[in-house]
Parts: sequence; structure tokens; C-alpha cells
Amino acid sequence: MTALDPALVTDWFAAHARDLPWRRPGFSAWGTLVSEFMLQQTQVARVVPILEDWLRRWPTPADLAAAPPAEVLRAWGRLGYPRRALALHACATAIAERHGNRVPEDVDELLALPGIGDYTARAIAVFAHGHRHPVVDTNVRRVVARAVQGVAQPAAPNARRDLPAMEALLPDDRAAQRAFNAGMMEIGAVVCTARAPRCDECPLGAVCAWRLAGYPPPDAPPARRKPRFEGSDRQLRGRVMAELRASDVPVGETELVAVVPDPGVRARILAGLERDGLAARDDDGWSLPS
DNA sequence: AACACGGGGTA
DNA sequence: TACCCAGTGTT
Repeated sequence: MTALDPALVTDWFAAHARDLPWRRPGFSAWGTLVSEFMLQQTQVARVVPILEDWLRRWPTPADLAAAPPAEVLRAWGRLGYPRRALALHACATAIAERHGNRVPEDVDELLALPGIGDYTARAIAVFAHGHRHPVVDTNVRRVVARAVQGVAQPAAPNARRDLPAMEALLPDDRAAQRAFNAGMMEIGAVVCTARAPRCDECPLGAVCAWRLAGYPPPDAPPARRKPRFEGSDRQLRGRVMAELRASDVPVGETELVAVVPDPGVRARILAGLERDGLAARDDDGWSLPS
């Protein structure tokens, strides 16, 4: 394992970083938190417009905490995984009530908040507050696997290994570590992509262990069949949620039959949404939670 | 360790 | 049409 010169990453990032809202000077810690929640599951291009509307409407955690969940779910729209909108709302409530309406700086305090795990806690500590931590997402794991370890694909995610591996590469300097974390993610997102890496554009091209080794192929993945999306409960949940978002009044059984014809499946979908706090039933039908 | 969880994009 | 993307929480 050759040491990686951090300047290769930070210099490239300074010259090639995409212009994104959360990279603007003065972008708030709260804005960074909201952006990280949205980016957990959704591509940059889909997040940007929703994020900007969201922050105009709810500029601080207390503003979001005061909003009814139904409005939060409508604003989340088609970003996907609507449970995360609820987690963000709960997170805002906790910050407003227990942290004086200020986004915590400490990783352990962040990890204790709803919807924040290993990645998001460190991303906020680093990008919102400038603290020094390894930030490891799937892009970083792929870049480290290739450039440092010389293998095509990273092993299964494991914080016990992944965090020390990134820590070992991280520069000490406060500004440089921030640019290094952001730069490694950016390289993974736009250059060292999973399927068709653009090695001729890569700032690590001259030192990449995988490239230098002649691009050894990945180990054969264990045969494992993936669930199809078409017709899945996931797809049906999404369609029911779209109906609820679109309606000002409770949605009755008749309309839901058109979305999920099978009575057993329909009952299962609605029970799941109710259990997750995404839908509520009253005498007139189903609504978003008030 | 495996699964559940949306929705859109690419080959 | 088939496959890919990706972090958190639960089991």
C-alpha cells in the first residue's frame, strides 16, 4: 500500500468540484444536515431543487419541527424513502428541544439523533463544522479499494475497517482534511465510478494501485438474486403515498382499490404505512399523518 | 449478516 | 428489459 499524497486529491478538488448549494460559502449547518438526509438515497440533480425550497420554507430546525408531518411529507415529494422525511422531522424536533436549535458538532451526539448513522454524523461534523474525521461513503470505499488496496471492488461495508483505512490517509491540516474528504467522495462520484471509471481524467491515475496492477478483475460475486421492483410492496407503498400526498381529504377504499386491487396486499401495504407513521386512518379513509 | 425501504437513470 | 444506485434501522 503506497501512501497517497493528499494534495493530489485536494488540488484536483479545488479545480474540479461541482458547484453545489452545500458548497457555497455561508451555507448553514442546518442546510448541510438537510442536504445529507436527502443525499442518503437520492441523486444530486433530484435533491437540489427540493433542498432549496425546503430551506426557504424551514430555515432552522425549529421551523421544521413546527410543521405538521403531512406538509413535511408533501414537501419531500418523490425523493423516495419517505420514512427519512419523518426522521428528518424528528431530528429537527430533537435539535430544537435538546440542542438549543443548533446542529450538534460532536459525532456521538449526532449519532444519537434519528436518521443519522456513521456516514451522516461524520459528514455533518466535517462539512458543517470543520472537525477532523474520516467520512466514508460508498464512493470513498471504492476509491480506497482501487487506488490504495489495488482491488476492483471494496469488501462489504465495515466501519471497523473502513474508518481506520480512511483515517490513515487523512491529512492533519483542518482545511485540507475537509477538502480531502470531499474530494475523495467527488472522485468516486464522477471519475472512479463503479462501472466505467474515467482513469484518464483521474488525479490518482499515476499512483492508483489497481491501475498499476493492470486492472485485476473483481472476485466472482456470490450468486444472489435481487428482488424485482415491479409489483413489489415497495412500489405499491410508493403509489399509495403518492395518492395520499395528492389529496386534501381522506382517501377512501374505492380509490385505494384502483392502486392496490388485491385486498390482502392492500391491507398489508396500509398496515405497513401506518406502522411507519406514514399514513393514518380515520372514519373517512386514509390520510398523511397530521 | 440479511433485509426493507422509492424512484429514476443507464446499458 | 435488466440492472444500478446507497445510508439507516430493524431483525
